[in-house]
Amino acid sequence: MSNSRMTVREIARLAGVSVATVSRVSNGTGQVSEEMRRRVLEAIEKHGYRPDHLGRALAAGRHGALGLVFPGLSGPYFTELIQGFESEAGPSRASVHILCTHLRSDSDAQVLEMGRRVDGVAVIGGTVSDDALLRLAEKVPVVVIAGQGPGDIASVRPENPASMAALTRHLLADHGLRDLVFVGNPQGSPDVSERWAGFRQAHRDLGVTPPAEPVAVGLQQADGVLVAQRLLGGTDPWPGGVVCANDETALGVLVGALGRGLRVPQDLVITGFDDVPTAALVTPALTTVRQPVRELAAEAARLLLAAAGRPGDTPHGSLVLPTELVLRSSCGCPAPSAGS
Amino acid sequence: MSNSRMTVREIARLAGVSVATVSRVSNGTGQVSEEMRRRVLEAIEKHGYRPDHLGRALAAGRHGALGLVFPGLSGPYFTELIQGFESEAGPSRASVHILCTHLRSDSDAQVLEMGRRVDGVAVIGGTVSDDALLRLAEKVPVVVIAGQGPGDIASVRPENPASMAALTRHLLADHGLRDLVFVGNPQGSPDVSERWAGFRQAHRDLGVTPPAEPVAVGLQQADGVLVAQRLLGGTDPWPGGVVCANDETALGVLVGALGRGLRVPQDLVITGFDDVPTAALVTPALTTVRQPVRELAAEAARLLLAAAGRPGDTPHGSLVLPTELVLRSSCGCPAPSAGS
DNA sequence: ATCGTCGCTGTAACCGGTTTCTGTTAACCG
DNA sequence: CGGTTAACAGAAACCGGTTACAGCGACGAT
Repeated sequence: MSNSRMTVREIARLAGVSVATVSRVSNGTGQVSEEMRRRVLEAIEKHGYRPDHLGRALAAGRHGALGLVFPGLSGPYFTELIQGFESEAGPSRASVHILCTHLRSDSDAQVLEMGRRVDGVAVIGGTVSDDALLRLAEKVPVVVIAGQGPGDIASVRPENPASMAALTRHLLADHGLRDLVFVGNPQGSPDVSERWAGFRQAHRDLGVTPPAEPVAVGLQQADGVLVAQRLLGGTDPWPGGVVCANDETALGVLVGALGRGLRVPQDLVITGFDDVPTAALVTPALTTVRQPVRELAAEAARLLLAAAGRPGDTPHGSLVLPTELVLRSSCGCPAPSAGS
Repeated sequence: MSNSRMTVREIARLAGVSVATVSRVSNGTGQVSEEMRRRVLEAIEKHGYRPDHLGRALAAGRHGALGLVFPGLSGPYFTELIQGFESEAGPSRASVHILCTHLRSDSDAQVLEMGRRVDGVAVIGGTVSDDALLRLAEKVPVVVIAGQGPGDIASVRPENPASMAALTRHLLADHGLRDLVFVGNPQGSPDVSERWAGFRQAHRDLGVTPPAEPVAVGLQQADGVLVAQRLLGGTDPWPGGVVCANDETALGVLVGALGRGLRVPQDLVITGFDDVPTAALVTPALTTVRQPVRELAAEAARLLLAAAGRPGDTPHGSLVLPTELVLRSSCGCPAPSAGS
């Protein structure tokens, strides 16, 4: 039945036809008479033949695979990204290779190596050096997700500065808050950098002096908990509000604040960015900015698949997907609320 | 310099040697004179030649890749798994293919398809049907992570029943709690099934009647928040304690309880399983069971890499990695605490 | 009757490597 | 000096597919 040692030539012998005919039948290309097709399909069925992926890839000069490079952090953001990417690659029969550059120094070399095994690579912004990105783009189509590459490398990212500015303006103007802090490391990722810029811009627009420095920490829930300890545990006065670079840290700050007996938003206002599922469910519900994470990754995969058809033709331009301000109660708005 | 159209034959021509010699030099196999080696290395260096992965894989009959199949849920558990797997595969120059079976009906076919593109597959328990697993194992080495496959398919899993029983006994005997509820769906994953069994066993050991049914929900933080709503929002009496199948749901329950103004552990005891980074940082710190997630995945990758050498030789036996009870304050223990 | 065309099939080259096997050369030994 | 052997290089086969090209019979047109 399912002998794995079956090859085109073996099937050709068994069906009494040539390898070319077997290949034509199994691919649906070229002209094959009904009689031949029947004989070949019968042999294929009977012996459970499936064309070998490597042979096919070698002949076609295509790998049938896409790569996804990410920093290796935990959390729902990355799993969401992976799934969005995969949901687009799967239907095109492209397998997905992943690479975590987490803390490793040889990540540039690894990314280049990956470039030789796939038909296109999506890289999360801030993951690899610009130099490596350019070298990679010489070999294979590249798209940067949530960031901007050097040169004319394509990118897909969410709208960050304007929506973060809108959120910040809401806190400053509508709720009359001052002494806001920004939690996130602008050096760590382009997303955070743009959000920090939007945060400061909103201050300047309203004639308020923004803080000189962000609270530069990572993007995971544990980082948020640590920030809560630092901000609320000491003798310093509490900030008027904590604007977090993403929902995960916001949830960390929230759980830290609640664990200390603080009331949110009465004692402290907290906002996030992403709109992860948990954000709508916690008490108080988290005010945040909705970001189309899955679509971001799916769009990147789509660009790569399109570019893989025409080799050497790396996609151009940058795509900015819209975001949406989601006002809930953690900023002081009444419980059920509408958008901006 | 780095002409990507370089092939063995081209390098052979340029260096004035045969393709066999080029292959020998680039692989370090066989005997090559110093003079030849120098000439070949010079040509390789000068023209930036790197052997093509497909050609090499085809000739070697090996893909140089491992597959990882997971359900496609969010959260730190899976990113941790991916990284553990990758950290072991990377040094062996094996790339990592991933597949999310999330909600898709054709996942069995996809898993089989993946089996034809890699040298070994690690499958998270409960992700694909036993039938598909057996068919897959005929083609390629398979290891089940956190679960047990049918037949003699190898598995790597954490010790679940005993440690969950120890945790439950601690709550029942040391803290004198009753009316515990178990949060998690035993049907959904083998891990949860074993933990539910340990939970019930501890009750029977102490002559306490366990609850007939678990609170069957998913494993994500949002599910925990929903449980908190259901358990604490109605008019029913609160349970004496909430034993969660993993930390994520426990953190969800915790944030739900704190958001309602409950005090933990005074008003409600909550425990988790996994010991994610956040567990130690929240207030109150979460009592849980430490599970070596990275090691689980790394061990699976190791087994697959070893088996990939000898084809058709799927690894056997099951490996159970030890877990550790971590008592913190969410169960009522004093703040800093030692192990079981 | 001859030529051209169309439809179908098979042979062989090719994708880019690895490896077997043969052959040459030189060193070593009796 | 003849013979054995070790070291090394290259030609060719092979991995498992795809496809350019050639060949062949049937048919219609001139």
